[in-house]
Amino acid sequence: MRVRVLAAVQDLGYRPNAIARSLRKTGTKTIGLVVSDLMNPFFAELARSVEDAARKLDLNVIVGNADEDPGQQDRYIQILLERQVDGLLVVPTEETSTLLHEAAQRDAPIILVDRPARDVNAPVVRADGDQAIADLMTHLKSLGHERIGMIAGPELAGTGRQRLTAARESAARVGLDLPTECIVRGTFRVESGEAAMAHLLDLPAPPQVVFAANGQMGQGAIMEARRRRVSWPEPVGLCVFDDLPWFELLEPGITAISQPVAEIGELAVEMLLRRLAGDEVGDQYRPCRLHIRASCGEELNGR
Amino acid sequence: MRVRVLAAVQDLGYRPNAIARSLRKTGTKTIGLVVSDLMNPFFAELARSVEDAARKLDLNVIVGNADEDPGQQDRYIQILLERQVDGLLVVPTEETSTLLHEAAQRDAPIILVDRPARDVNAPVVRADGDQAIADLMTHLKSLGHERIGMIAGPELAGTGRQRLTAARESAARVGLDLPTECIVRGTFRVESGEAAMAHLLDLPAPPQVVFAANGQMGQGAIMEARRRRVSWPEPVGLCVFDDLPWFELLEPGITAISQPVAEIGELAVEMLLRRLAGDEVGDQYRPCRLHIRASCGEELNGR
DNA sequence: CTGAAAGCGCTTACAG
DNA sequence: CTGAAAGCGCTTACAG
Repeated sequence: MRVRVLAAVQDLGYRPNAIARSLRKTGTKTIGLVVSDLMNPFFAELARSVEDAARKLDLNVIVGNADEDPGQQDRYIQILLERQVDGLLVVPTEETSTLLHEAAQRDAPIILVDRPARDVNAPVVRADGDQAIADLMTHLKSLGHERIGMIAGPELAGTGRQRLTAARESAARVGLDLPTECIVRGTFRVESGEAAMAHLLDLPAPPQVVFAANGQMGQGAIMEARRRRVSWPEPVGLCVFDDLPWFELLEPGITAISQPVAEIGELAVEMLLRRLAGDEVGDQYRPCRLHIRASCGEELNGR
Repeated sequence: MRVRVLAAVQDLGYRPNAIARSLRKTGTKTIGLVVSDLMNPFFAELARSVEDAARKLDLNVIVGNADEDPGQQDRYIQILLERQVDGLLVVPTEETSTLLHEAAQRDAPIILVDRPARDVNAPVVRADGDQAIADLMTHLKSLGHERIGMIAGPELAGTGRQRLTAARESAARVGLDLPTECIVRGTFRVESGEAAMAHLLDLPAPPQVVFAANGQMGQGAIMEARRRRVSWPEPVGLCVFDDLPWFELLEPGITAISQPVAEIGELAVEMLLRRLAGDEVGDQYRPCRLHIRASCGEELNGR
């Protein structure tokens, strides 16, 4: 009998309806991941490490792409919540999202990834770039630079503010000038890096080195420099927060700060699981690393 | 009364349970997208264009990442089917997947993206690189090259075979030598490009130009060349099927073929919708474009 | 150990 | 037009 039933299952191609199942059962064995921009390799890699970690724990993950748009982000959170995900991993696009705030309060356990979000009652897991940025400033100073510029992130993004603050403080500490007119805000997207670089190069007194606050904007800065046939480290040095795989392939290679992406993704899943189990979990930070190459005048040093 | 109910909805933060709804209703307003490798910018962009197109049609999309692993791919197809997606967009990792075959037959409408899959009864939408590859071979010939090598894709992937066939045929047509010992198979991932490039460079008689069958393997080839301090176009030229945003930033810039990714994503959604409506849809191909830069000896021409 | 019933949270068709 | 009932496909607690 049992055999005949199984044969029929095979024969008819019966597939259990997971939707009906999760209506009756408590959990869905599914978590949601809302990233701010899938075209950014950082988040593509994050998505991958989250998926890998989740798979090992027999959890499914649904990925949503907010495209740095808070409206899109809220839309995805809404959809995922309606689909009864057990928990949510979100890279918040901006600090203020009423939905995120609400959701964190009652719907589902949430872990914030990469960026903090004020007023949202959820633990954060992110890279801590402060030390690496301080290392970078010390490095630039030791190369003999005096005046630098920055392509900063959006004011409302936690990461953006944090990297700017760290750069300002450590620049001041080592005696490097980071004047207000040399700080231009971007949106974390490639195009804004191009525009910002154009602005900096057009300044009456351009900075000696430009520091881009994320990889996408760094790419934009590089593209704008090439377009103008402006090279580095002369007349302008370049360094980037985020290390793209091709930075070392350029000539000269780009000095950059890398984040422990894979580790952050794994940690995020782990933290979410602990919250699902009812534990309280605190914020987690992981250090970044400075990769010194040749885009800031390293080889010209001491000439 | 109505007002009071709505107030309570607001107050309690009521959110309709989409799972319960879709149990009763016919559709889920959700489609699945299974890509073969999210770390490949081609598929990241594909995912984005699919999401954009779906959003406009009020469809949700769940993204799954197979990581070029047929097991993973089947697992995702299974999950998505169990979750009652209305239809599936899949970039098949290999030609033979019983699940894909079965699913196409009875479960849900499927559209194959980027790669054909033999024995699967589903329409394909993909770029047609044949003309662009022919253009490339003509170009290489006109540059005076005689003997080229290729980093091909996996034998089982439709795209891999197709690009190799196109290269072989058009090379023969223009009188370019593409000997068997200069064809090495990769897996479409970066590491396999490195290994393949190493193999080709170590040949007693290395090819004058290497053609990589996708962007990831092209990246690997470039990395291996840099590691060995081997430059291009001398001693070896380089060209790639897929155009990564930073190919033009290298010095010399990489000659490459670009695919109309965004258009393919939009078309895929559109085709799936038509299948959902019960229409028959045929295969769709869109042409690629050759971008001539300087990695194959363009500037040395005629010296 | 086996089998029938109740219920998850919705929508829809039907009766009042 | 309003309100109660049936049913989507499962799982689980309960009766036989």
